[in-house]
Amino acid sequence: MSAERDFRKGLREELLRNGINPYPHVLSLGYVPIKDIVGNPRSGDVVATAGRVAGLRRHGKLVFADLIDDGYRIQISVNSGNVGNERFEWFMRYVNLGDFINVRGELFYTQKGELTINVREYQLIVKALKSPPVKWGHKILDPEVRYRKRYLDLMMTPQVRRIFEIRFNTIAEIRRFMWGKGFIEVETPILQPVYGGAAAKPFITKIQALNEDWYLRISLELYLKRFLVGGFNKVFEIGKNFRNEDIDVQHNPEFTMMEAYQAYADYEDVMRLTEELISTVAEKVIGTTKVSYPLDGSQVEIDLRPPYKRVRMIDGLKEFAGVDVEVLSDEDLKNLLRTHSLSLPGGYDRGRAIAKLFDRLVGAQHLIQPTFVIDFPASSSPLAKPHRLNPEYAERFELYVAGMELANAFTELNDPILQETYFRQEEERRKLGDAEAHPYDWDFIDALEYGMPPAGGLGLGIDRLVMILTGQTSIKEVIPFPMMTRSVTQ
RNA sequence: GGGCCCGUAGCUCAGCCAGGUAGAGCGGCGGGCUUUUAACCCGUAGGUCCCGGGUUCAAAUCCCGGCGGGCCCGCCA
Repeated sequence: MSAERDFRKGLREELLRNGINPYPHVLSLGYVPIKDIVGNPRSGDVVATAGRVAGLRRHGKLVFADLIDDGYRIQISVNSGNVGNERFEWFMRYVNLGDFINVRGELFYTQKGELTINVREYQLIVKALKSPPVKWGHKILDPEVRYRKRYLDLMMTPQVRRIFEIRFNTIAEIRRFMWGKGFIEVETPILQPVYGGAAAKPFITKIQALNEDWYLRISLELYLKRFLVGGFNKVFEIGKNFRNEDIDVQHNPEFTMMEAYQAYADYEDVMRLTEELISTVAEKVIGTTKVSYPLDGSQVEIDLRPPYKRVRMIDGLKEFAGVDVEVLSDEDLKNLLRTHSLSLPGGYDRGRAIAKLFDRLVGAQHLIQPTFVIDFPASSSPLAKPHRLNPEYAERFELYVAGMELANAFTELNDPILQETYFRQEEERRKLGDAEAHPYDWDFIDALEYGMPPAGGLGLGIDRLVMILTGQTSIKEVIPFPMMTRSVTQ
């Protein structure tokens, strides 16, 4: 079917027959990264490097080619006068687009003024059986190919490579920031006998050795809190969470979170930590706190510099949606839910109704600049400590940026009896049909009974933060290998 | 869960409305060319028209069903 692949396979076999290894173990001519060569080029210097052949422009007994190495490009020229006619013809026969070669020669500038390696010696180091999928300098346009074969997307499109450089720099800078604040990075189980820490449907898996059904974690929360019980004061973890829910522009079933817990802190402290973290990381990774983000067809400037606006949930509902829940009866709220075709699985509850209305009427539309939404209804926040001034509310905040929920945080609930009560209420709701109600975690209650210090905790969605920093509106653009239906081809 | 759009050569796409021998550019291969860089010139090969069924003398084209992808809505605090 692919004549080209057959052709190249033939070349590979020909090379092997002639005693030439198309996949040698070492670079016999030496190697300096192209990045270092183009960073400080001196005409006349003899350099050796290697890379993927990204363009071949032949002019009779002379050929120009582009070499790409770790995201950097340099031009080489091979001509029969310098390498000899035999080696020139060998190059033209056996070196194809996409192959890797090792070259040595001196630097010079062409008539057009381009830095170029005048090749004296070369070695084929990888025979590629398939050529690059598109012409060099062009993007792959088919999103399915881009996501399924991300290596091609990375290979062909510098802007895509840049997004992932930002992603992984972001993770590194978060880590650096947290270590700088005295947090210890810990690890907790991904496979758990009871999942918890968020409202979500889990993935179930079978543990053969125990002959039991376990779960993939939906959050990091409950195990990090066990570290606090165990005597660690400041811990954080960066890792994947798994939620068995929809795949869309803001959700991937496996996604990356950073969660942090700090003893003797409350949600006010965590807000300050969060805004400092995000602005510091933005400054380090993209050099600014001002980002441009596409919303409704136009670019909006978002400034991540603190301090961030703070809005109590019920004030936000009043301000942005004209809904004053303090004067509304339960009947009024039920009517509002109906009006907006919202349902509450597990039955009506005033607090969760308020949270739901806020999400629908305020969150996505109105909270573009970084905003802490604070003081959620207690019943919508079963892992948060009740508000010190009014126990109907919880000391909880969510950070919204560009209408997206980026972070979720509490003054952590550490009263084991109240936590147990909340778990029982969640269990009741589960029985009434709320598949996302928190399951009862007996061992976590047991841990709290030994005493967990008062603490503030934070969960930060890394993928969404990277979306903001890179101006991407689909989470698939910031996850290297997003989840797709299993492909049936090949 | 609902809606809209897309699927033709390795890639980007035309052809479909109005059924009649499957096309172009780029890429590949062969030839030419010693300063190009989306090189250029000449030649040439390359197809499960996403899959299955139906209508028809005849289907890439029309109809039905499916698969895959994108976007929007719902749901996911």
